[in-house]
Amino acid sequence: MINTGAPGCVTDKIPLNDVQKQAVLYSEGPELVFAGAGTGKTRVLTAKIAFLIQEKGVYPNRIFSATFTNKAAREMRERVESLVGIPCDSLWIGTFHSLCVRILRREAPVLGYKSSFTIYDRDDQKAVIKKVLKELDIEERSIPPKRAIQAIARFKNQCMRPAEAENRAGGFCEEQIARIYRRYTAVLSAANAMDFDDLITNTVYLFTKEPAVRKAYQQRFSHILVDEYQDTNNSQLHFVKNLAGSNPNVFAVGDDDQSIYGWRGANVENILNFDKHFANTKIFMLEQNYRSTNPVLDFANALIVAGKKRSPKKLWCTVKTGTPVQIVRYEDDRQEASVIYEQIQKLGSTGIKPGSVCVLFRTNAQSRAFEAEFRKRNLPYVLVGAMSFYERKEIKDCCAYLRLVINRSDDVAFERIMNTPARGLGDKSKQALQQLARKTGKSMLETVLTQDLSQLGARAQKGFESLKDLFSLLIQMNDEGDSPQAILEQVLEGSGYLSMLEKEDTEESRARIENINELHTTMGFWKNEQPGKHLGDFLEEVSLATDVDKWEKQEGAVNLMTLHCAKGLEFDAVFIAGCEEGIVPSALNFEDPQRLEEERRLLYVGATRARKILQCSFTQQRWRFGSVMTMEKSRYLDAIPPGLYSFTDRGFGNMAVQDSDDQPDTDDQSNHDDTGEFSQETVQYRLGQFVVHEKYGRGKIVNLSGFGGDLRLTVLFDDRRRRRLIARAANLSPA
DNA sequence: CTCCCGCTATTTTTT
DNA sequence: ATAGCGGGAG
Repeated sequence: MINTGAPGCVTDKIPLNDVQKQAVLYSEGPELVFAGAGTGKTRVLTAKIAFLIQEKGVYPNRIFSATFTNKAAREMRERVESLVGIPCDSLWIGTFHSLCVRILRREAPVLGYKSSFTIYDRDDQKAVIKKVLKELDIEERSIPPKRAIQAIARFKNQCMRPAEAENRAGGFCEEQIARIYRRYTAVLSAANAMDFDDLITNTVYLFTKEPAVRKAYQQRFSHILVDEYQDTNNSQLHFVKNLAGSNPNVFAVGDDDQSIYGWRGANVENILNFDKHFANTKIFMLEQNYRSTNPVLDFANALIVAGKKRSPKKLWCTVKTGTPVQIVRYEDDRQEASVIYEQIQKLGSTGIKPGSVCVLFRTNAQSRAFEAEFRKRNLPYVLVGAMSFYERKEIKDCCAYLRLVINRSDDVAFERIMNTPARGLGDKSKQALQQLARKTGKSMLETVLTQDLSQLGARAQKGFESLKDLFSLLIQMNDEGDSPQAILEQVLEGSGYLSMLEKEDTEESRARIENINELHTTMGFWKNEQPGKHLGDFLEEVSLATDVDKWEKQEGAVNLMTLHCAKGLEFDAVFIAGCEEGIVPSALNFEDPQRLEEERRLLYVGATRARKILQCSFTQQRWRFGSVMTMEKSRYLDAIPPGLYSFTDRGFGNMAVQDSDDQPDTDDQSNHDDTGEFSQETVQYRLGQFVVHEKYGRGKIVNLSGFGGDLRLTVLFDDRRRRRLIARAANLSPA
């Protein structure tokens, strides 16, 4: 048996409650841990890996562990290392995508790829689709590229190859889409490129096509662990099943209440039916929350219990006191931003620094009002997600040059930079080159590098010659082992990209140069940390990196991000802005009951990020699409019992802070009336709590607003009169 | 071939 | 409000 009691056992080094401990120690086969928000999910996962390595003697390279972000993977590796006390470089831990890339780089030839294949992002996909549409003579307005991309993603999620898609297509439109899919696949394959979905799907395809390869990987990994299991999609499920084979050591952690990626193919059924896919599954439920105060938790619970089709569970915690959750109505988005700014300022006096405050919103566009406000008031902020660094045009241009050095077949990259900066290579020259390329069966860059271009016009010839010279040099530099930095420098000088920006000399072009410098600096740091790696590795990291991966908390800077981005994070204070019909839930999901449930969960995810302070706000008017729109409070807020929050109205005609017109002037509305608990120093007020005022006598708190020194109470006194008091000045004592 | 003007749709969410 | 795109002039 396992020696769990031995001193130095990992379960002794890391504090675990009973259920957590059982989940870590369980070793009898498939295991599913339902881990509610803030219940120590990461802790269990980390302890589990450390336990396997240290107590069960499993070699790190036999553990396969999928996380949701690269950042999570990095942190988990570090924690495991500190627990077991040895480096665990050989541990396979990362996102599904990065782990699959690792497999695919080794096995690429089996699938007809070179292992230097490029990873195409959304923009690259779009460029390919546009090209394909033109080629197939399909108008963009009959099948918008966006729709084609979605359709292809669906095919891939179902692990359906073009042939099958064509067979199944019914009706003209579906046939067209299947044709697009076939052609798209061919273009990517010719470019030696894979899109994000391919990374999973091609690995599954590899396993199906080559049983020997599958078997080798099955034998290689003795344990498979998956985090955020509720966000896995169909192809990922297939991947896990394929990798596991008959191996029962599959461990999944997740929370169906936090499933918010249905729109990109994630299937909650995966977690709800886990025990059907993996026989004899043992299920553990983590319900004790270590993150939030009671008011936050009660609020979040109320938000989520109204949902349908979920595994029943209820989070609880031992911290019974805390600031009530606030729901606030604002006039408009400008006021929302400015009052939230003021509240963040005031939080400072309660010891909550801007760095542990987060403003959450549904759409990236909502960040503008906050950015404007914070900039005006000189409050530093970090905008996570949104336009990520690597999505900027100048960065993508640089990366396109670099990509071509690694993969000469990458025609999308070639077309991108062919005439950037301008080399006199317009549409005509492009077509001429493409024709030549088609004849020789080579890619565009290879054609430029190896073919005789003398039939082309003098101007075009000159342009292509300069590209030939540039890339000959770049490729040579890379072959000789020059650093990514040096190669980037040569791109910037040799292509004229830098002088183009310098000549432009606008505020924008200066910012672009700044960004390019940042890329250069990043490369330097990267190379320092990973001396053995090359340009190709850097580009791979870039294409799989998310903004959250890079995000680091800064003491003085408020965090701004979308609700999706906030998953897995936590903050002392959380403001969820724009809780309005049409925003949460998004108007685009009004018609779909399943997606409406997902929107509810999105709000739940947001709410459970808060440790101490939570505010949900909505506005009466909002600037959208360049005009003012009238907004309504989100339906999800309506469903919450009034006793679980305090309402502040700062809407039109409510200059002063006003009370909601709460109905019950009766005592005892909810379970909030247990024994009054107060933390030692600062007196905490709670809804429903009884207090004594020296003049007005005994009364019950029926509403709270504001924070810290600005905390205002509405007290219903025994004389049946409501009075609004400033908590600090009122000199109240507990009854 | 390049540049610039004005029209348009766009706002979900991201590995 | 604004980025991206097409059309027309130089």
